[in-house]
Amino acid sequence: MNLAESLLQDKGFNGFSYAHIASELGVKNAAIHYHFPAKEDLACAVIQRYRDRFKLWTNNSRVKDLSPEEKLNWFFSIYSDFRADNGKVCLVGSLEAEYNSIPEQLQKQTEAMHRELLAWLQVTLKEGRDAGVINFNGEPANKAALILSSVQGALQMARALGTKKFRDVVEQHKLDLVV
Amino acid sequence: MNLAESLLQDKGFNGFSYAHIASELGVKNAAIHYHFPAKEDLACAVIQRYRDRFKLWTNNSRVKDLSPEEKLNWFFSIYSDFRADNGKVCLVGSLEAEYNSIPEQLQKQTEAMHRELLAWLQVTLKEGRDAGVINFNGEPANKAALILSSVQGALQMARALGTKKFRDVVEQHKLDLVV
DNA sequence: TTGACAACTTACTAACTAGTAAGTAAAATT
DNA sequence: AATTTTACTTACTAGTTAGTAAGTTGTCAA
Repeated sequence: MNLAESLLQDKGFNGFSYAHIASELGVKNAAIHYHFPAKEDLACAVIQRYRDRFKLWTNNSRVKDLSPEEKLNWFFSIYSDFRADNGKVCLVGSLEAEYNSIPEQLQKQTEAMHRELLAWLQVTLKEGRDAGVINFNGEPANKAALILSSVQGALQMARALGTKKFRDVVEQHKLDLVV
Repeated sequence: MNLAESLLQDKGFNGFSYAHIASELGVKNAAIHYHFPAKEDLACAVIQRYRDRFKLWTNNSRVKDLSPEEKLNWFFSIYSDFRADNGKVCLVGSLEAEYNSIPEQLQKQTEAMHRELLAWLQVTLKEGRDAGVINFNGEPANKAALILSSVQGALQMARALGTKKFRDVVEQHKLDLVV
């Protein structure tokens, strides 16, 4: 599952095969099919695990008790870490880019994950604006969609244009949110 | 090339094959290999055509003579049209999502295209701010990267979460740019 | 009328894909 | 001690992939 997650972020669902994972682990293809009958099952398990992980993180006091600004910094740091880890891209972006050629259950997992990320970001933005430490116009939901879509796109952009572009985008977001 | 462009935006480079195009056109695979020896050649030709088209558009008086706000609206409308056309995604996003599993020349074309889109947007933003009709903090280059990465991500987001999310993001951008 | 060339088709290859069926060896359960 | 279960391997299939080599047909120019 670790390898599958890495490969999803690196090459996308259509870009990796059981053979990649098997050879890396030193086992045979069939060994993976034993645990995950179909490729869809493997990918869905990876997404489910990520969803559980995100829920755990955001409910843990180490994130929950942070200030809104610190929460946002934590959120951006997830994506910075992806970028630093061999230019990985976020799972949501990778899967949505090839959304029309992935299995149905995987589409549903992708949608659910995206909604959860968005919901957390929306609440955090609202919390920050209510507390007067973050500034933006309009609905928190829309600003959350803007920011999430942007970091998702910026990770992809950084592959062609370099890490600096990603950092520039994050800094611009922080500048835009200044009170 | 039209079909290849559509398929790239729909399923990505690894998600379509010569067989798809051949059967749709009612010809054999080999007929396509005659014009484009390798899949890379076909994809590069599609990107080159798009780059030429974008250059032509932006140099044409129908776009060149617009006000900065109208130029931005025109820019957003390109992406709205993609969304309306069966939920297509922008070429840059599609190719960068699977950047690590596409041929080298195609990576270079992708990078060049992305730089050109970014350069135009940057100049337009600067033009608008200098004229006092658009407002933002920081460098035009960084705001351009933010906006482009965001519409790129928003088209992908809309696949899982619906067209409304895309429109919300565009409206939020306009709100953020208000003087 | 001949010859060259463009745009194919036919027929193929080698590699890779997801997925399966049957067998095996060790560990856990009864 | 006997049986079952877990986690595999071996060996395979059917389909798809990009790509090629050789032959065919229609058009156009000399």
